[in-house]
Amino acid sequence: MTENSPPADTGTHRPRRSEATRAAILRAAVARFAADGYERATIRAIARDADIDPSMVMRYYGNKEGLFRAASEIDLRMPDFAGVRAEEAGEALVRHFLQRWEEDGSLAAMLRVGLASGLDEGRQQALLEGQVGPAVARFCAVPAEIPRRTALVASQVLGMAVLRYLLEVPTVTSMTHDEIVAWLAPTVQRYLTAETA
Amino acid sequence: MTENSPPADTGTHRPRRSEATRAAILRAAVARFAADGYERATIRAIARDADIDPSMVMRYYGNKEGLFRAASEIDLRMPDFAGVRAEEAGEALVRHFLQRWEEDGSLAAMLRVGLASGLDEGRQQALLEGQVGPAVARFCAVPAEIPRRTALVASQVLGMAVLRYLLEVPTVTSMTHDEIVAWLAPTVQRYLTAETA
DNA sequence: CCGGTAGGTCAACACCTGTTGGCCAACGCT
DNA sequence: AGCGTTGGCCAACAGGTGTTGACCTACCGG
Repeated sequence: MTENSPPADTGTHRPRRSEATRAAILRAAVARFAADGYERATIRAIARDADIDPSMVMRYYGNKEGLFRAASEIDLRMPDFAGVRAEEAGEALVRHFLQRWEEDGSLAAMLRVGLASGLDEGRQQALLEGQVGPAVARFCAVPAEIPRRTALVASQVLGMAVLRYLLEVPTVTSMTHDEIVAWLAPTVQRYLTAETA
Repeated sequence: MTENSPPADTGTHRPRRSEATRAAILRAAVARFAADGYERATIRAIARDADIDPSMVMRYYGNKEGLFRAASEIDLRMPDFAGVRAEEAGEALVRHFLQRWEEDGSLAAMLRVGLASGLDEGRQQALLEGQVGPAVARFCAVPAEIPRRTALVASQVLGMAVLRYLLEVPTVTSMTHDEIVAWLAPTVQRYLTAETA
C-alpha cells in the first residue's frame, strides 16, 4: 500500500518521472518490431505490452515512424581491438560479430525490419562508416581503401548473419562458432589486409 | 475489331482463356510486392495495375498469401557449368549471380519481402538445396560436404546482394562487376574446393 | 434459338489501423 | 489550501484493409 515513497529529488537532474514509461514503451517496441516486423507491429500491441494506453506512445514518440526510429538504433559494440595482432584480425572480427548477434536478438530483428521497408535510407551506410569502419581502419594502413574493405567485410559477415539468424537455415544454425570462424576468418582477413587486386 | 479469332481448341489442353488475366495479375503482384513489400502492397493496388477487379485476385489465388506464394517463386536460372574448369568455379558463380540479380530486379524485391516477414519458412532452404546445391555439387567431390559448402557460398553472395541491391550502399553500388569478382571469386572458390578445415 | 457457364464487375461487410482531443487524478510548489 | 502541471486513460474518428456474395454479360454447344 504505502509502496516506495521516493525522495523528491532523485538526483541532480529531475528525471522526469515518466522516463520509466518511456523506456518501457521503447523496450516493448523493440520486441514487437523484432517479432512482427514494422507493419504488423501495431501501436496498440506495443502499448499493451508496455501496460499503457496507445495514445501514450504518440505523446512520447510522435508517431509510429518516430517510435521505430528510436527503437531501431543499432549498437554493434565494436571493441577497439587494441591488443589484436594484424594476422588475427579476421578471427577477432568474426568472433565478435557472432557473439554480438547471439547475445542480442533484437539485432537480427532490427536488421530484418530495416531490410524490409526502406524506412531508414542511409542508416546502414552510417552504421558501416561509423561502427565497422573504425575497426577496419585499425588493420588497414591505406585510408582510401577503408570504405571498400569495410563493405567487403560487411558483405561476408552480414550474409552469414542473414542465413543464420534471419532465415535460420538448419545447415547454418547447426554449425559451431569455431567452424564458422574457421571458414570465415580467412575471408575477412583477406578483405582486411590483402593487397588490392 | 475482328481481332484474332482463335480456333476452339488451341491445343490438347483447353487453355482456360483466362490464363492471360491470371498472368497479368501475377505480373502486377510481383511488381507491387517488389516495390512496396508484403503489407503495403494492397490487393486493390495490384488489381488496379492489372486492370481488373480486386475480387478477381481472390478468385484466382484464393487470398493474399496465396498470391504472394505464387508471386515469390524465385528462379536463379543456374546454368549447369558443364564447360567450367574447377579452378574457375568461383569466378563463374559470382559472375552468374551478379548478372542474374542485375537482369531481374524482382529478385531483390522478393528477397526483401521474404526476409521481412517469415511467411515462407523453409522456402529459402529449398532454394539453396534445389538450385544452388546442384551447382556446387559439380565442383565438390564429397557429397556430404555439399550442404555446408553451399551455405558458405550463399552467405558471401547473399551478403553482397543485400549490400548492393537491397541497401544500395554507395560504396558497393559503385564497384564494377570485375572489381567485385576480383574480391569475391577467391572466397567462393575456397568455399567450393578448399579442403575442410 | 436458347440456356448454361465462365469471366468479370459492383457494392458492401466487418475489421483493424494510426491518430486525436477531451477528461481525470495525483503530485509539487507557493 | 489552492493551483498548475504532468502522466495517463477513454472514446472516438476517418480511412483503408482483405474478403464475400449477388449480379451482369458474352460466348458456345446443342
